[in-house]
Amino acid sequence: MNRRLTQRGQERRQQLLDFAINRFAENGYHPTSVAEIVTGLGVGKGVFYWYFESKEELLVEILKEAQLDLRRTQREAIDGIDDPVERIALGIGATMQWSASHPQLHQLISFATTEERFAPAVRKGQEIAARDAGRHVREGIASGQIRDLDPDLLAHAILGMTAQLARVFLHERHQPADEVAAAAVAVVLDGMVVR
Amino acid sequence: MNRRLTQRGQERRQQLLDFAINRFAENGYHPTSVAEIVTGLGVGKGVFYWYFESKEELLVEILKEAQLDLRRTQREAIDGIDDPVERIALGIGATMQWSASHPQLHQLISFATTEERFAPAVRKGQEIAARDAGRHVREGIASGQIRDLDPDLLAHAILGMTAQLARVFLHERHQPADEVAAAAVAVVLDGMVVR
DNA sequence: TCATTTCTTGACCGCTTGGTCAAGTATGCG
DNA sequence: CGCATACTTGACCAAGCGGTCAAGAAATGA
Repeated sequence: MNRRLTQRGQERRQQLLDFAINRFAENGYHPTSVAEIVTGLGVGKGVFYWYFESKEELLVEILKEAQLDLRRTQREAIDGIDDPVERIALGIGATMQWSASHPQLHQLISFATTEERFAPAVRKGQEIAARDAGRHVREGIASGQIRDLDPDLLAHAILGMTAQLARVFLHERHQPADEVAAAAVAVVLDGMVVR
Repeated sequence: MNRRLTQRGQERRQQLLDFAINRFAENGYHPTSVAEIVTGLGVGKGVFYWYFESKEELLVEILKEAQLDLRRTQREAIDGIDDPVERIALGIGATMQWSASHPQLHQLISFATTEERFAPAVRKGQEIAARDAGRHVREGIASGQIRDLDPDLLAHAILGMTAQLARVFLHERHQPADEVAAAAVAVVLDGMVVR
């Protein structure tokens, strides 16, 4: 759906996105109906289909924008840093911060991963994130700072750990993002075992 | 739903469970209708509601049995092992093996985590798993084998990493479970950084 | 054999769903 | 002003949903 939107139109579209994000995260994507969204906003049903082709497209749009935003946050966090190990640490920190301030988006991305219909839309973003992390890992291996393990696996290990810690410690237990991030970094860099 | 089931009844119930597991995992829980399940099995609709109170109860039942089975697998793997670090390693291995042989269940558990309605049914099992892992960590800390970090956080870090690696490397890329498990153990124990 | 219990059928119900559309209103712009 | 374009309305639709139930078939057990 590519319409030429006026200022007003863009605001309306954003209203729909925001409201849908909240309802989807709270109530689930499938159980939330288009009718619920439009009546919640106090508008007619046609408004929804003026801005989005379908309910499915709406979610895909949400996912795309969310992943773009997350990536931008990560990029800004590591901008200008040369040391690959530090880049990894800062990336984890940025992800935690982003996840703390966008719990609904974090949850929607998790949901999308579990549904075949939406997995592709998310997989691409995850692969990009994994490739980014993998690049830092490879650099670290090349410079002798990081052990010679499969960079791809390390990257996904970081991603998985970060996502789980965000869900449990940030969203469920509401702990400070920087502390959780610091602990995650400590684990991922040095492991659990005393040497 | 607690019925006294004959042999035949138990088989029918299992048929429903198995078919639903496959459809739910493939097509999603919400998009899969009760009608689809019963016609797929070539039986009348009443059969479904003879064995399950509702579609929702069916999924909860699937989740409960899956988590029970996973836990049993983990318990068997570490049975008789004293060293806490080795118990953690074996637990990761057992989880990978289980996840490799039950990809649909792994996916359904992931889905349930993202839907408020089903999260409680899963949360309990996850907390048990985290507490189990946390106990080994605590023991390891007490015996001086494991660094003095938050055991709860370490436990969730292990869980998150394992789940993500299982999804990407076992279910998407079909790599051998024991190799992925070995790599995961290496990361979690010794970290990425050269020392 | 016959009564009891377990299991199966499938038409049926009220309701909601995602989506359409003809009609009308507001806005931007020359 | 006047016309084109952007936006909004809400009744309407076919299809599908989860769930019910009266009726009957099959197995069980005495």
